[in-house]
Formats: sequence, C-alpha cells, structure tokens
Amino acid sequence: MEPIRKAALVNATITEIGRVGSLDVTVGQIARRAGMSSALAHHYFGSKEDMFLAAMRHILTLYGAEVRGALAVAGGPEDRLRAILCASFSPTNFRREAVGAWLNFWVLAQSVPQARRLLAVYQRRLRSNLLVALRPLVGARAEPVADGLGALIDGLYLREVLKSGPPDAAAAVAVAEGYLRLHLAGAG
Amino acid sequence: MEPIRKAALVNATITEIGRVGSLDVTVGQIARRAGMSSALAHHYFGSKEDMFLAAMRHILTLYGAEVRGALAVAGGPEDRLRAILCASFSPTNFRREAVGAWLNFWVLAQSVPQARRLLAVYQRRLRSNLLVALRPLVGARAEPVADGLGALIDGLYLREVLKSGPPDAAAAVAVAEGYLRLHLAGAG
DNA sequence: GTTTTTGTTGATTGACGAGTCAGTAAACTT
DNA sequence: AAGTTTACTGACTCGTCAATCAACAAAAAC
Repeated sequence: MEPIRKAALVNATITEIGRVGSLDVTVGQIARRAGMSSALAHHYFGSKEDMFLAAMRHILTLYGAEVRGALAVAGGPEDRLRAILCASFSPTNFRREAVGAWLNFWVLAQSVPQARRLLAVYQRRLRSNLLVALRPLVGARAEPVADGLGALIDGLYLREVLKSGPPDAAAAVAVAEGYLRLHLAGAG
Repeated sequence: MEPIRKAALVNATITEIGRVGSLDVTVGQIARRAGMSSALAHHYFGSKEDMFLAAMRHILTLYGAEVRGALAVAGGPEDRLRAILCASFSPTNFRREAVGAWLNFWVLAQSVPQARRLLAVYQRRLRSNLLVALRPLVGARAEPVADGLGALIDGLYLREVLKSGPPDAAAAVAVAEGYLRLHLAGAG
C-alpha cells in the first residue's frame, strides 16, 4: 500500500499546487484528492514539507529521465541540444500543473534548504548537459552560452504561467532554438 | 501621516517578503518592521492583500520610472535597448529583496487576478519598449527577438534568487547583451 | 474650550489548519 | 485462535493569524 499511497499523494500535491497556484494548500485538500484522510497522509509522510519535497523530487526525476532518454538516441552535439530542448518542453514537463508547481518550488527553495539543494542539482545537471553538447560546437564560449540558454529556458517556463490558454511548447522551443542557431552560426 | 505610513508599510512588505522568501509573512511582522501596530496597518490598508498589491505596484512603478528615465537620455535604437537592460538590472531593481519579492508576486499573480493584471501591464510595456527599439534594427523579426529577450530577462531574474552571494548585475547584462548582439549582427 | 477629526494601540474574536491520538478493522503470522 | 503488524479514520489539541473593536491621545476646527 505504502508506495501506492505515496505516489497518489505526490501526484495530488502537484495537481493541487497547480490548481490553487500557491503552496497554500492544506494537507486535507491534498489527501482528499488522493482519496484518503489527512491523518493517513501524515502517516506516510511525516509532514507537509516532506510531501512538498517528494513532489519536487518527482517532477525533477521525471524531467531528468526524459532528458536522459532523449539524449540516449541523439547523434551529434546539435542533436543532443535539440534533445534537451524537446525534453524540457515536452507535454509531460510543460503542462500547466507542472509549470505552476515548478514556480512554487522555486519559492520553496528560498526558505527550505533541501528544496534549494534539489533545484541546484537540477541546474547543475542541465548546465553540464548543455556544456558537453556545446563545447564541440562553440569551444570556449560554451559556458556563457549554456548559462544564457539555461536562463532562457527558465524564463520561458516562467512566462508560461501567466499566459492564458494551453501551453505552446512549439513556440517556446522555437525561441530557444533561435538563440542556439545564432550562437552556433556566430562561432562558425 | 497617511502617505508616510503607507510608504513605510510598502517598503516593509517588500523587505519582509524578501527576507522570509515567501508570501507567508504576517501583518504583524510587516507592521513591526514598519514601526507600528498591526491594527494600524489594517487601518491604512484594508487587508493584507491590498498591502501586497501596493507593494507590487511600487516595485513596478520604480522599475517603470527607471526605464523611462534611461530611455529619455538614450539616442538611437541600440542605445535604447542598452538603456532598458541597464534599468532592468540596476541596483534598485536587481537587489535581493526586490528580486525575491518579484518571484513571489509572480506566484501571487497565479491566484489573484489583480496581481496578474499588474504583471501583464509590466510585460506589455516591456515588450512594447523593446519592439520600438528593435524594429529599426531587425525589422519584421522584432517580435520573436523581443519575446526571447523578455523571457531571458525574466529567467536571469529567476536564477538570481537561487544564487548565493551578492547579485552580479554586470554578468546578467552581459548575457542579455550577447543575445542582442547576435540578433543585430544576424540581421546585418 | 469644547467638539471633531486623525492617529494609534491592546485586547479580542473567529476561523482555520498541522499534527497527534486513540481506536477500528483487516491482513498476515505462528 | 490468539497475537501482531499494517491500513486507516474521526475527533481533538494547540497554535497562529487576519481582521475588528473599544478605547485613548493629540491635534485641528470652530
């Protein structure tokens, strides 16, 4: 039962945060959506914060897996870059709830050290993936380009939360690819 | 007294949100930092939400004024773009508290329509400023470039909150200017 | 010099929510 | 079948906080 319940709670946490648009969700709300009592939620996760962290870990894991999967079938460096972008804006990760939750986890990271650490490893991994793919293409300029691209991806996520209507992954990818194309062309 | 108290409360709100790193600040905390009782805070602002909105409006106003000021003395289009970037990452706007508050206002915008509207007018103004400056330089491609640059600026803000140490405005501006330079060069 | 307006607070109210606990029921163990 | 672990819940505690109120002080108006 335990793994099932925990998974249900993690999903409910993400959904509920996305729905409400803030971390001001009660354990009761989360538990109800997951089909159980709030006491049971407290039984499996010691505290609300643990639930948040588990939800964050889940989103990050999902994203990491998708990137790894896309990289596995990518050929050259350019392909690898495109793979990272596609994974970042895939329907799994770029859906409204997940993006809303993402933004709130960023806030959580400001006050909860463990959340900050989680976000830091995500950033490091993304950066490292980008660097590996960029170095053969732009050499020494890989670092600033990777930093810029990382910020751009986060910014595109950020802007998604304010837009109304369904997420437009294609447009986001197009912007990011535009950024890349210029840098690659500039390096010759 | 009223304007003085209100201003003190607005500043205290921003500082306190930045310090705590979330919107979970009590009216008591804000009032204490502003040197008054929580009852008085409620007297001048009807509710906590009003305080948040006033603080948001203040940050946005500050930013808008700085951009306008920089644009007033800017010569050609390139100068105008640089002015917008410098204002965006000026010490006033790019300080830790303000950036922390900014992120939290983004969250607020997800659930409070008025906050969303405020953020939307900021985005529209930025976009319009960028477009005016970009059109003479890149013509029809102004729109995607402006959207990319807008997202990049937001992303750089976002990444600032996770970094430890003092904000590095110069680095942020450099990244944004790199983005611009390539687009301008690409357009010939 | 009294009335009114403005500024201010301590105490209170009322609601809400995290976490606990005591207890029930079912499933395994021996 | 008795005991033990696991799954689960309703009711409760305890704290917190937004918002209100009743009161007081001081300045302004008349």
